[in-house]
Order: sequence, then structure tokens, then C-alpha cells
Amino acid sequence: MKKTRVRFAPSPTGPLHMGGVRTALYNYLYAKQHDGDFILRIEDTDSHRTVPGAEKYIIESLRWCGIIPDEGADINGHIVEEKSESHPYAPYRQSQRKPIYKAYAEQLVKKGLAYYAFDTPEELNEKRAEAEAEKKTFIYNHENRGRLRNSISLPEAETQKLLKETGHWTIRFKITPGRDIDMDDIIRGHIVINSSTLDDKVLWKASDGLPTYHLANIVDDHLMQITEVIRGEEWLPSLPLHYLLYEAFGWERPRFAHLPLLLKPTGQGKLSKRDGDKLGFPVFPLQWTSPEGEITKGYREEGYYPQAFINMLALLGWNPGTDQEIFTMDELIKSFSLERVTKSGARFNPEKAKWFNQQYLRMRSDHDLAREFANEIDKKFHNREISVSTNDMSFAYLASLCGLIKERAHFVSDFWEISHYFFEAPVEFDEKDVKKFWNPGTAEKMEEASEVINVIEFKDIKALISENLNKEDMEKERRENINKIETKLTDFINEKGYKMGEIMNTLRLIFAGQAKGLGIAEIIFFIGKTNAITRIKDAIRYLDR
RNA sequence: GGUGGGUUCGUCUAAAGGCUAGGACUCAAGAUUUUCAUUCUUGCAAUGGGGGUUCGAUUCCCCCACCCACUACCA
Repeated sequence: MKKTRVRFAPSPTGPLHMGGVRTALYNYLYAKQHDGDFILRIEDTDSHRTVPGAEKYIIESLRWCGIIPDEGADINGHIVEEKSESHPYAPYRQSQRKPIYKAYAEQLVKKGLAYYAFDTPEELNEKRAEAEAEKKTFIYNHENRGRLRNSISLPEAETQKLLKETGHWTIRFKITPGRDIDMDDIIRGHIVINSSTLDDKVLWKASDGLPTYHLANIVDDHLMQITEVIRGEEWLPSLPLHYLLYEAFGWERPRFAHLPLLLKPTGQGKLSKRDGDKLGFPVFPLQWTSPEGEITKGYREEGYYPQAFINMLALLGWNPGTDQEIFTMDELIKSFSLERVTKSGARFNPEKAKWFNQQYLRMRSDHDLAREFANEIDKKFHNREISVSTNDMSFAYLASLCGLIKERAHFVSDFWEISHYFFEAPVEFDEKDVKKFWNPGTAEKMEEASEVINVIEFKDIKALISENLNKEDMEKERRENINKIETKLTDFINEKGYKMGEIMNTLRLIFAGQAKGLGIAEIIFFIGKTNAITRIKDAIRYLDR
């Protein structure tokens, strides 16, 4: 049994988008499930389209997602250029494999399966334009090649002369017409195509001495002993060509699987790189800065966890056949199968993506969340005093707070919005809520509430933290103290015959600036007695004018 | 235009000829809660159309419609 070897072979023409990440992911899952290798190969045979930084971006994106190539890139995230035991097929960048390809193309010419063509791009464009004017399509194929300038139509001497004198000739694959090509796709099953519909594709071009995608792809997949080619559906039309190429070389071909496309959330067409900013969700895993300096945000910068991002992508076009939706990478490796990949294109749903992140946020420990939240705060207020990350005392406070608010957020970046009033008194009060809850007599009730709070004997969060309790005791104490505050407050409200909603919401308005948020007892427990009373006094002064 | 691929709730999908077409996201309602959120319950909502084959089609076959991809010396 041959060792499973699959590859992800992106072209560094720009940032990798999420469709590309999914293709890489499926390759990776398949490889790991079969105890095989996942190879990264850079297909940069079009030097004009190569974008500086794109290659690095692709590798970093895959690393962020936890998709680490076994071959192709080293542990530092650089494409491997020198052969070694762990990288026997180096270099893994096609531009650096340049010397390899010409001989293979020539080999096909010798076999009579390919030929030299001398038509210039301008000549061909002209032909295409002419055909289009007649509402036809110009195809470089068996019908036309006899009328074009190539080694089939031209005398041998002329061919030799042109090969020597011109620098822009190409080698084209000679398609024999009238053959039904039987193909198998792991996802789509049996497909038949007649070779007459194919054109004589360029395999190699003298202008830059480089192969085209098709040749480079087949040669490298063969040389690198690839066993399964898992790629996007846009390659399905090239499958017959690739079958014929393997046949022409006399090589055993890999098995093929063509993945469904990722479609735009709204409107028509496949998800494209431009959709991101337009529709308000990222299309890229990481932030991308174009060579022109234009910045596009990625999932990482939007606050997504890579695990959530990967999980979401895995389920876009594949399902396990069960109701399970949350998967770790290891679980994905165990459950994945190409047979259960969907055939039809999948429309990407940004709402579901957020939901996935919410699920992962909740699974996170308070400690981890606190660290992430501290970073957020530092980023937000690097010039202000609210810096909690460096202070152990505050960090414990943060962790405890995170445990309380994580149910209410999709992202850590939501945390500040939800909990800012734990760090500083509200700077303004919601007008509607003031109108609703601040009536004649409210000030007096708040005075009373403030007195009640003043006499409650409780330890606030800071006091508990300073006691260095263990986890269980801490949790127990926390609950007991919050309960105590709550009981005293409700007793007061009931004894006075006040309305629960009225008093509680007014207090919330005072503490949080609006009539929504966490439990009053929890807020008091966190901001502490002194702080709570000060806020009430200040609010009365401010609102009771 | 040509070639190929596809088509189940708004979206992602399950049902490999056989229970009332199931689940998730979204949305709505209710319960819980001092508010918001969470949680729980309930609800809305689909087999593109037409022919076959069959006792019985989401499923198999044919035609149509629509969507998508490809159609470069790009990948």
C-alpha cells in the first residue's frame, strides 16, 4: 500500500481566501486520517502575477489555522529550497524547479503527442476576435491547428529555423479528437468527456522558459508521488486534459476529488476576494496588506478563534452524517471523508460563523479569556490608566469577570462593551431609561438603597482575591457573598413595598448607565461597596436636577 | 455560444426506493430572570417544473428551467 500523499498547491497571486483555506484543510484532514503527508507547493509559474508577500501570507494563514505542512515549508515557515531527508522533493516552489519541465514537454514532442507552435499572442487574440465577431469561438484544436503556424503545418526546415530565431514559441499538447475519456472523481463519480471538445493547451513557453500550470502540475504531482489530488471544482474542466497527460507520459495517475465552490452569502457567484469589505465579513484568514498599502481585515483580526474558523469551514460542504457540529481538529481528522463532501456549492453564512465562535468562546477557561481581554484593553487604552494586564490582583479580577460575561458575547472584543462599567463609572446615562426610571421620589428611594448597601456585611471580589483562596472556596465565597447582597436588597424592596423591577433597574441605570446588564448583586460585588455608594450619590446629584 | 457540474426550509445540511421529509443558524412566540443576555419550550419554513419506472420516488431514468464553473503563452 502506497503512502498517502496529498498537496495544497496555491498560486501566490494574492492573499489566500477562505475557500483556499478549506481546500487546504480538506487535504490536511485526508492526509492525517490516512497517516499520510500533507505537502505545500507554490505554483508560481506566472511570474507576472506573483504578488510579493503572498507566499508568506499563505504559509502564515495555514499555520494560524493549525494546518502545518509535513513537506514544502520548514518549521520557520519558509518554503524549502534545498533537498534533505525530510524534504526529498525540494525545491517546492515551481519557479525554482524551472529546469525540470522542458525535458518533459520535449519528450511528448518526440513521441508525437505534442508540437511546437509559433503563433504570437497577438495573432491568436486576433483570431479570437474574428471568431467572436461571427459569434463563434476560436479554439486551438485539431480543426484549426493545420491552418496555424506550428510544427504540424510548417515544413521541418521552417520549424527548425523558427525554433532558433524566435524566442516566443510554445509547446502544445496534441489532442486526438473523437475519444471518450472516462474519468472518476471521488466526490462526483463517473464523468465522460469527448476529447473533441478539448483544445491543444500550451504546456511550455519559450518566452520565460517556464511550464504552464497543467504541465507543471502533472509533472510535480508525479515526481512528488501524490496519491490524491483534492482541489476546487473550477479545475473539473481540466480533468480530461490531466488524464490525457498522465496517459501520454505513461504515468500512474492519482485519484481526483473536486470540491464544491464557496458561494457569496447573497447574490450570485463564487465567493471572491472583493466580497469581504463590501458585505461586512472577512474573506481572508489574516489581515492582508496589499503591495499598494491597502489593508483588508481577516478572521483573526475580527476576533475569531482559528479553531472556530476551521470548524466552520469544515462543515461548509462536508458533514459527518451525525448531528455533531463542534469538532476539534483531531475529531475532524477522525470523522472526515471525501465521500461525504457535498456536490453543490455552499453559500457562506456569516451568522453561522459567529455562532461557531461563540461556542468556542464559551469553552474557553476564564483564565485564558482574561488574558485575551487584558490584551484587548491594552490595545484600546494604551495611553490610559486602565491597564490590568500587568497587575496580578486585577488579573484575577478580570478572570472572575470573564466567567460572568462570557455567556453574553460572541467575541472577546465584545467584552468591553458589555462590561466597561465594571472598570469606571458610566460617563452618560441612557436617555430613554432615565425617562422611564427617574421619577419624582426616585432620588429618595435611591438614598435608602444606598444606606441598605452600606450596612450589608459582605466581602467584595477584591477582598476575596486578597485572601488567596483555592478555586472551590473562592467559588463558594463568591456565590455566598453575591447571595447575601441580593437577599438584603430584595428584603429591603419587599419591606418598603417597592416594585422590584423599578428599584433594580434604577440601580442598574446608575451603575451601568442603562437599564440592561448583569445582576445588581453581581455588579455591587464586583465594583465594591464604596464605589457603589459613590455612584449612587453622584447619579442623584446629576440626575435629580 | 460551447463543454462540464449542480438543484431539499432564507442559509448550511440529513434522509443510499418505504414512519408525519430530520437537525443546525437566522427569525418569531412563550417560560425563567429585577433588566439585558443566557438557558429551556414551541413555532414559521423546503424536495425547481413536467413526464416516466415502481405497490411506493427527495432518492432511479428522460425532457425543460434555473444556478455555477471552465472556455488565456492565469492558476
